[in-house]
Amino acid sequence: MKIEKTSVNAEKLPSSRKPRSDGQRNRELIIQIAKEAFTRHGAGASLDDIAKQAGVGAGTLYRHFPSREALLGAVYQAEVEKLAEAANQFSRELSPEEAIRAWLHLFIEYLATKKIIAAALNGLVGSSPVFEESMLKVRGAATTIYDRAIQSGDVRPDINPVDHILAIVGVTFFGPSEDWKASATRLVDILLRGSRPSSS
Amino acid sequence: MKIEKTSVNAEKLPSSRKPRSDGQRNRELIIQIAKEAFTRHGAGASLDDIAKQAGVGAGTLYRHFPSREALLGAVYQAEVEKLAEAANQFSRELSPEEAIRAWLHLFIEYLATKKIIAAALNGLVGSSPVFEESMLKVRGAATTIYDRAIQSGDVRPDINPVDHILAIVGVTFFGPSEDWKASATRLVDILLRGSRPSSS
DNA sequence: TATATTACCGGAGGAAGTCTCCGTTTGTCA
DNA sequence: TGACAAACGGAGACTTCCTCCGGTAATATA
Repeated sequence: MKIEKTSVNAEKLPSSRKPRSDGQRNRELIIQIAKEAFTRHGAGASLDDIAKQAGVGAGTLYRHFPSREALLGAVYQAEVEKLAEAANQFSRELSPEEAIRAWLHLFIEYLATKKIIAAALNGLVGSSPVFEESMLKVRGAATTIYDRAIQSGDVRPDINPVDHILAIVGVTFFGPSEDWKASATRLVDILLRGSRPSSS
Repeated sequence: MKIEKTSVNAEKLPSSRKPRSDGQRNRELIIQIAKEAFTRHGAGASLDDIAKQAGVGAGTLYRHFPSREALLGAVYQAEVEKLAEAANQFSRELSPEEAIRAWLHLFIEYLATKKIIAAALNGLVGSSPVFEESMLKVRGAATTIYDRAIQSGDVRPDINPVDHILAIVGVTFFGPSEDWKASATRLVDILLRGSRPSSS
């Protein structure tokens, strides 16, 4: 709960220079390794190990992410970002229905990390703004990709993306534990089949 | 991932003696303290601290629960047990609708701990049997308490407890982060009002 | 390109937490 | 009540967290 001098402004203002490329590279690498470590070992994964696997010293990791929570938050935000970008990319590259399928599969991956990270950040620092904002992003991405499928006639107009999302969330948190991912993946097929206009 | 000799049988068979009462008392006390610690500080709460707060030595804690995961699992199971017992107790002591309300409130508490514990136990030891079984217990408790309300005419017969449960799970995991508990509590009122036979 | 500047790098090490070991205490049964 | 199996507690070896700071390398300026 300590207040950092430099954190008053979200952006670091005194830097007139371009950020160093290796720093950026390392930052992203650490996030990627950390995501794997957290999903594999839980939110308590060894940070020294993550640094080692990323090929950097502990100091480097802690300069980029002053606390475990900061790293968890960064991983979570990166995941949300990926989800939002993917919505656009899939819209361009795939058929409307396949785009939804691919995006929902990605959403399942996202839930896996959210499950861990949200729990770890529970009673801690006021994480609400971050979560609030990312919710909007996820919802926006879903709307983008579903609207297109409705326009093209692959999905009935009365389908709400939130219906699909909540169904998946439900399975994730209340289905049989072992392979909830498999259940969720199967559910995606059912949802898509059941959301087509020409009902059997 | 180590295999314990004594874990082959769920019950300890060679003990002809009654289990010592202080052992049982300490075990339950530790679970209770641990639940508070985990919900307050997350799944990484200090085990030595928990032992200290429970007034026992670290060795005692570790004898009862050889690993952090064992303790997390015990807390989770106790929570499920409480949920199942409460369904019966509320059925006896409260009106059908109030019983549901009270039980759903307890369910929200249960979700708070499940959120933390399920995430921590994610990729770890084959937790499936425990979770599988507790799912059945929760579902059974819900059925018990909803059936009674349907019989008494406080809830429409077409209402499925799973509908209510999934709605709450959805808010818990996909609603605004800050005070999801408050949202969930409000949702309970809405659900109950909306599930009465005499619709406005 | 040479140089100054500044941000980044890495790992040693104190602090905090995990978990085991074993001598002591206590509840149960004869 | 005496004997003993079982539970107790906490010292301490080990692991992990996180900080600190001397060294290094990328960028801007001349």
